Amino acid sequence: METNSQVKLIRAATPLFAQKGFAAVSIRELAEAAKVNGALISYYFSGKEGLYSAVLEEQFVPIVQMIQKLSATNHLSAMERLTQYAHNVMRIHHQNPFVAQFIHSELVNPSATGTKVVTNYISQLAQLIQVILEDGIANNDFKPNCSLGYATVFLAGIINFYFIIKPFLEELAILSEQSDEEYFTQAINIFLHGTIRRSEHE
Amino acid sequence: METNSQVKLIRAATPLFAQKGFAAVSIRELAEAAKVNGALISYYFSGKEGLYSAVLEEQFVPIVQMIQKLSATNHLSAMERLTQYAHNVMRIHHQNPFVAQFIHSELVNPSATGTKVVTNYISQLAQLIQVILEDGIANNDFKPNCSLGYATVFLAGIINFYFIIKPFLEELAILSEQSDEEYFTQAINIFLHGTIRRSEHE
DNA sequence: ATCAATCAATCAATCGATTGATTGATTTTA
DNA sequence: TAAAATCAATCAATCGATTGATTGATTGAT
Repeated sequence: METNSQVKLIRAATPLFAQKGFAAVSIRELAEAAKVNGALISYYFSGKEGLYSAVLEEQFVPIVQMIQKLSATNHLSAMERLTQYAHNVMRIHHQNPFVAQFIHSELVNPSATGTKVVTNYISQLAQLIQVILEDGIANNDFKPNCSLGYATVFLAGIINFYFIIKPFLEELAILSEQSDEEYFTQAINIFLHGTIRRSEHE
Repeated sequence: METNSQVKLIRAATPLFAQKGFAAVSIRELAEAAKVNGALISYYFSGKEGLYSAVLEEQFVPIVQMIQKLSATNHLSAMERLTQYAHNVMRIHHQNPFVAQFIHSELVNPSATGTKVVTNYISQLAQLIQVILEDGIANNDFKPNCSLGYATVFLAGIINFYFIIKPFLEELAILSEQSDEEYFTQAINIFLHGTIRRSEHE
């Protein structure tokens, strides 16, 4: 057995916390899933809440990395940056199948621990999107009348909500099991061009 | 005291379950909030889970009503129906401040009880939107290339996600405390016309 | 090279507290 | 007074956390 107990605990705790929520998972369930003695949770993480914090922080590492990466692309056009943003978010969700659940879980049922992390993430992310949109408006790429705050909610909602409702819609045969890539292509397309036909004047 | 204990329990349990989640609320907390003896939870609802079911079902009553109402408006244009849909959803969220949290809570952390209710609701709602969009495409109101499933996720995401993230964005001063009406006006506008400027050919 | 000391890691056992639920008695209502 | 509603008290089960003991590897002195 190469992996030590800390890693085993975080690995086992991630899907449990994500799918059942913090309160609904007992330390015995965590220990059993990780095949580790339950006392090690307090030993390494000083309690169940500490383990949750460790799991949560690990989830947000790639997101923070993406924000830093995208912040340094101001030489690109707003449309290119939005496209890159969408692809990066998609990649993160793909590599971290539970990050969407953690974010939404903290949004709906904020925990003492997670609120700071999630608030910080949302703040940075919203700021990034706003800067991109502002740049796009200044360069006449976007309509000047689109409210920044609203458009930001939009974009975040389009992308995040998809990963939450996806399993349900697949089960209901509303979404076929296609690639996420196609969704984002269409999502960005609708966000930019809308769904209505060009029959009327602007 | 006019209201009986059943009503008092449901009233008190609604914000608690919505904000903390099912597992994080104890029956003593529920009883104390309702100012009612804890044994009445088992007496009237045969347990904590029964109370949660009652709360959840009450939350979905206006949604089912809306679906039935909108299903009977097929004499209107697709755009008018979409606008009506947005306004109705907004009204429901306004009158039931916790319904968004319940929906998302069940999506992220499905409970044995709630999954059936939420799945049924999502199924009906998605079907309604799809019918409207199909009608719009048939009448040349909408672009024929917009995927139905994706556009449905889109619309649902735009509207539902807004109510989840709203308190966070207000605290971060990204969204000012404006009326929800304005958001939906812009949301429908972006959904129909997009955000990009009309500088290129289609 | 040997032995004692020290360390982090892990364990079974157990702590007090809280959980959801039930009981039987009591009060209120019809 | 019969039925419905409410109550305090209590149940076994489980909760998160801690304890002291044990293990095996490392270190330091001789």
